[in-house]
Order: sequence, then structure tokens, then C-alpha cells
Amino acid sequence: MSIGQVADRTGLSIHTLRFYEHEGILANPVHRDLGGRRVYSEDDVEWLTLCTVLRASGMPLPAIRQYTELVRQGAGNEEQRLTVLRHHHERVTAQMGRLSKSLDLISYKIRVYEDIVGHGAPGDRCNAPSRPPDADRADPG
Amino acid sequence: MSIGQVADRTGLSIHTLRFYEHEGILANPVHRDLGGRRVYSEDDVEWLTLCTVLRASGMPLPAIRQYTELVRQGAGNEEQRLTVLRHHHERVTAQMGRLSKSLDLISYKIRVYEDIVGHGAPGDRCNAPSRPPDADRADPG
DNA sequence: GCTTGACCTAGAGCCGACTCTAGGGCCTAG
DNA sequence: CTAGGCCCTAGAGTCGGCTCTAGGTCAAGC
Repeated sequence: MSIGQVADRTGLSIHTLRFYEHEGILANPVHRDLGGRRVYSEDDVEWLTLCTVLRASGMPLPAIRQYTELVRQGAGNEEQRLTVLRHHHERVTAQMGRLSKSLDLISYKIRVYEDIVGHGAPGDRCNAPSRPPDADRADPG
Repeated sequence: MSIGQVADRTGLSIHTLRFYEHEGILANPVHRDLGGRRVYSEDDVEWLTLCTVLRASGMPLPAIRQYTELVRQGAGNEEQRLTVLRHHHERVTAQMGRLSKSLDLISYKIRVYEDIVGHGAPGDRCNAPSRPPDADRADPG
């Protein structure tokens, strides 16, 4: 599979694929054809797909590289892989917690503004926000 | 309140506070004392606290600035504020969805490795993963 | 009168993660 | 035999979001 095809399949750009390889993010070094062009295997694509999931969940490239190296070393270091994965699991759950808390505040603010906008505008304005409106003021006082 | 005190209370660095002001992230321009030093009000701190929540949930600075400007303009643009907030709400829920999907995969991989490690190691190894182990291989085949 | 410490401005530097450029190779079709 | 398309490398540039530096002001304490 050529780099262009892999770019299409993974959603990563050609630039990014080369960049990842340079950063040591590929489990086995990519094969080359006679002309020196990259030839990707199905496994490479699978691995890259995993990497995009890890990236999408905020794992930094150094951590992915570390995990990649463990996998490259082969069996015997599963404990270490677990450590990396658990660390990331924690990072993601923490981030989801933060997001969820933020979302509460954002939702609350939306309700407040909906209530403000609702007064005078057509539509249902029967369900008041659960707390008194304290939307943002430019000049409080 | 001095910039140092605000830094302590918000968790933002002094540098960042000045940077945010420069970026137009403060609803009302910060007051200065006779010596030209920033004097923050309680409202400023509240606003900054809101901003940290928005930042923590991934709202980009330009969007925060936009929202800030709407608030600065005063009453009358609540619909626009709602648009900004709803947009961000969507962004956050989308991100949480992505994280949740990623977390599923990460959790699955952790279970797989726990199963691998469990064989031969002391401890409970009675609950097998729900799918056959297909942990990462360095050299598949 | 000198030091210390908190603050000021303008602007440079840094970091992570890409993203793009310059300059070139190789193959195929017209 | 040349144009187009896809690929190559090395390295520079970009972007968002800080973070820090240089050089200076001001007030309090010794």
C-alpha cells in the first residue's frame, strides 16, 4: 500500500505519516520498494489507526513512541505496556471529568440565557432555570 | 487585588494574566493604581474563573475573546452569546464522545494485557476478556 | 542611600504537533 | 521526450498558547 492510500484510509496526511515514521511511531520500520518508496502493510494501517485513537484522546507523541518501543521489543514487557495504558486511561478519565464539569457550567449558562431571551420572544418559556439568572454582565453593579 | 493575588486565586500565572488582558479576554479593562499597577475586582476574578473553565474545556482564545466582547457590549446580544455557548457546548460533547470511544478501546487493551500478565502471575485470572486476546504484536504473523 | 520585592512594558522564545517548501527521482501516457 | 502524477529527503515555517527576558518603576525596610 502506498503512502497516499494509507493517508486516505487513516485520515492522516502524507506529511503526518512521514512525520510519525520519523518520530518512531511505527511498530516495524516501513518497508520500501525498489524506488525507495514506502510500502505499508495492513498491520501498519491497523497500528496507525490505534495511534490516531491514542492521539485523539490526548496521548502525547513521546508516550506513543514509548509504547511503540515496548511493542517493538516483543513479548515480555506486558507489565510496562500496562503501565503506559493505565496512565493514559487515567489521563483520559480525568479529562472527561473536567469536561463534564465544564459542560455543567456551560449548560447552566445556556439555560440562563435561554430564559433571558425567552422573555418577550415567542416559544416556551415555562421552565425557568434551576437557579436565579446571573448571566454575564459587562458592568456589574 | 494585585496581579499576584489573582494569580494565586485563579491558578493562572502572572504572565498569563497579562497575556489574557493583552488578548482582550477581560470583560472590563483592568483598573490601575497610581503607579500603573493592575487592580483586579472580585468580578474580574469571577470572570477569569469562568475563562479558565472555558479554556479547560478547549474553547480557543479567539472564541473567548468573541464572547468577552459580546458581554462587554452589554445587554441586547443574548442570542449571539447563546450561539457562542451552544457552539462550545457542541464542541465539548463531541470531544467527550471521542474520548469515551477512545476510552473503550484503551480499557479493552488493558483487559487484554491484564489477561496476558495474569497467566503465571499471582492474583485473580478468572475473568477472561470478553473478546479473544489480540494485544499488540511487534512482528505479526 | 541602598536593597528587596512586587510590579510594569515590549517583545522574544518555547513547545507540541503538525504542515509545507525546495529540489529532486521515477514511471507512464501522449 | 516531455508532462503529470506520485513519491522522496531535509529542513523550514506555522499555529496556539503560553512563558520568559530585558530593562525599568516604585514603595517599604534596614
